[in-house]
Amino acid sequence: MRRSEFFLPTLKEIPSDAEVLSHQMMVRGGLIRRLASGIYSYLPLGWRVLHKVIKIVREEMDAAGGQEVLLPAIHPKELWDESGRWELYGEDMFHLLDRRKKSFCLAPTHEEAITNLVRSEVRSYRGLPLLLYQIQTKFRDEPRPRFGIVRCREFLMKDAYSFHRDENSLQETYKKVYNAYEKIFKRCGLDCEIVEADPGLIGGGLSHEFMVLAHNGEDVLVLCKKCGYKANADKRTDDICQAGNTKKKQSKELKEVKTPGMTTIEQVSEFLKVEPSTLVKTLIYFADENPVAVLIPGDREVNEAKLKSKLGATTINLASPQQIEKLTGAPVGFSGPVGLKLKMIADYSISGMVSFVTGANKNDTHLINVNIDRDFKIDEFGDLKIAIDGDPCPKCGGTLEVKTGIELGHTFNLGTRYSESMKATFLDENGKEKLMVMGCYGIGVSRIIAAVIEQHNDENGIILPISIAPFPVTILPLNMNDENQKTLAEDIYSDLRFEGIEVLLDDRNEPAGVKFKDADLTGIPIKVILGEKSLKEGKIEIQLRSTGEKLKVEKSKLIDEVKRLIKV
RNA sequence: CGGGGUGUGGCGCAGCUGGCUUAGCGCGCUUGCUUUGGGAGCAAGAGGUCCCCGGUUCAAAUCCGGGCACCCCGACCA
Repeated sequence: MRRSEFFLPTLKEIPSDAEVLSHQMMVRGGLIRRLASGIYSYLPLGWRVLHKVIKIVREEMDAAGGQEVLLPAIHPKELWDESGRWELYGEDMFHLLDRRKKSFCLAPTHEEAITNLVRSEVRSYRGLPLLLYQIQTKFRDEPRPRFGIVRCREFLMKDAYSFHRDENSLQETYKKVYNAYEKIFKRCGLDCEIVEADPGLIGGGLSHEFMVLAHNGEDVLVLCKKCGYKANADKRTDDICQAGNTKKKQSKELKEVKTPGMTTIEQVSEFLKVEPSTLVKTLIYFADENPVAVLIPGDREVNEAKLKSKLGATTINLASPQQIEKLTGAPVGFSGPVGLKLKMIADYSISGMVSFVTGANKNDTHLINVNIDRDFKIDEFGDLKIAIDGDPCPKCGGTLEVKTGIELGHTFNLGTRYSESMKATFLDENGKEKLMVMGCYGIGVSRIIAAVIEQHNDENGIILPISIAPFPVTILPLNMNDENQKTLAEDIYSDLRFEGIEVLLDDRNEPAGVKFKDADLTGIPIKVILGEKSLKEGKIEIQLRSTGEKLKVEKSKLIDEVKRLIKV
C-alpha cells in the first residue's frame, strides 16, 4: 500500500473526548472514529488489525475442534421469551419493531439462537458433542459505554457454544477451549490472568474470565501471591471461606449513647473515640422489592454484585431515606440490627466481632457493646465486602492484591440452563431422552486491540506485535526529491510484495520527521529507512518499533533480513 | 438512572465572569517557492447555523429557561 493513497488520517493532538490511553492512540493513529457513544467505525488501518486478530481467533478455534457458523443478528421476541431473558435483559437490549409491529431485538448474545438451531437438528447422542462458534457483531445498549473501544454498544465478539451428552464431555471441550484461549491471547502478545468468575446474566456454574491487567481496566481482580488464587473481585468466596467464631463470651452491657446529628461512620467513630472498623454499618437494601438489612464493618463497603448473587436477586437497590425511616423507625445514619424486624445478612468479618457499635433505630442514638446472638440474630453470613489490598486470601489466608484488568474472554459451564428452558434434548443409546449439557465461550475480539495497546505503547504511540500489525513493514524514503532513494524504495516495495509481505510505502513528499512520527504512532513493527546517512555507506537501515533497535544491512541482504524479523 | 463536566471552522483551544466592533489563536487543509534523519520555513488563501429551541434586551457565543449530544465517577458486561 502506498501511503499517499492510503486512507489514514492521523492526529497530532489528543482528541478531547478520549481519556484512556488506548482510546487516544487508536483515534490519533487513524484506526477508529466515533459515530455515536459506544459506536465506532474501523478505518482501513484498524480494520486490518482487527482482521489479524480474527484470523488468530479463527485458527485456534478451528484447532480446538470448533466449526464456524453465522447466526442472525436480529431475533424475534418469542425466542427470548422461551429462556425468559427478554425480561431479564430488559433495557440492555436494543429492541425494534418490524412493519407489522412485531417485536425483535438486536442480539446481545446467542445462547437462544444456537440452542434453537441445535435442538431441531440434533436428535441423537451420535450428533454430540458439538462445538459451534461465530465471529459477529453484538449489540448491547450499555448503560455506560466507555474507554473507547473497550466498552461499546456495538462490538465484535467471538462466541462459541458446545453441546454434550453429559458433564464429562462438557469438561473435555471446556478444557480444549480454555487452552485455545490461552494460545489466542499469547499470539496477540498479551499477558493474561485467568480468574474464577461469576457467570452473571448468562447463568450456569463455574466460569473463568481471561483478563489482561491494565491500569484502565474496568474489572477488579484479587490475586494471592502465596497460593496463586485468582478471582474476579465480584466473585463471592462463600464456598471456600468460613464464618468466624461467634461464640465469644461477652459480658459488657448493651448501652444506648446519644449521638446527635452523627449520621456518618466518621462522625460516630470520632465522637466515641473508636476505630471505624469497630463499628458495624447496617444498610437497608431492596432485593427485588424485598427489604433486607446488610451488615458490614464500618470501614468497608458492600460489593453489590456479591450481595445480589448471595440473595439470588435480579435487581438490588439501596433503600431511600423515606423507606429507611419507615422500615427502621429512624432516619438514615441510625440503622442497626438490634430489634430490627428484617431479614438480616452479614459479612463474615462481622462474625468475629464483639462489643461493637451500631445504630439504635432511634434518632440521634447509637448502641455500644452490641453482640451477635445475645442482642440480635443473623439470618445468614456471606462474603459481601468490596475486596481491598491486603485482605486475607480466602483460600490460604495469605495477602490479597487487588488489580484492575480488561476482560477479554469468559468461559461458562452452562449445564442445562438453556437446554431445559428451551427443551434441547437428545436420545441416548438406550433410547432415553436427555437434556443436552452446554458450555459457552466468549471473546471480545475488538476489545483485544485496546488491550494490546494498553499493554504495549510508549510516548510515541502504539507498539504492535508482528502477529496483529496492519503491516509488518513500512518503507520510509526520507527524501522524496532524491531520485536514488525514490527508486530504491520502489524496488524494495515490489520485492517485499513479491515475497507476499504486506508493506506500507511512505511515498509522501513530507519531511523525515513526519514519516517517523506517523510510523511510530501507528505501531508498525519494522521500519526500513532510506536516508542519506546509511545509504552513503551503501547500507539500508532497519528500525524496530518495539525495542528501538537499529540495524544496518547490505542492500542485497535486506529482503532476507526482513523475512527473518517477521518470522520471529 | 444518580453525581460531576464539556459543547465555538476538520482537530485542539481562547473569548462567556462584566452583553456592543468584522468571533480570535495553534494545528490541519489549498496554491506557490524553499526544505527533507524525528510532526520544517516563507508567502498567499479557503473554511463558522458559536449544539438546538425559546426568552430577556436597542443589541446575545456571552444573561435566563427548556432540550439534545458527548466525556468522566458509580450499578451492567466481552
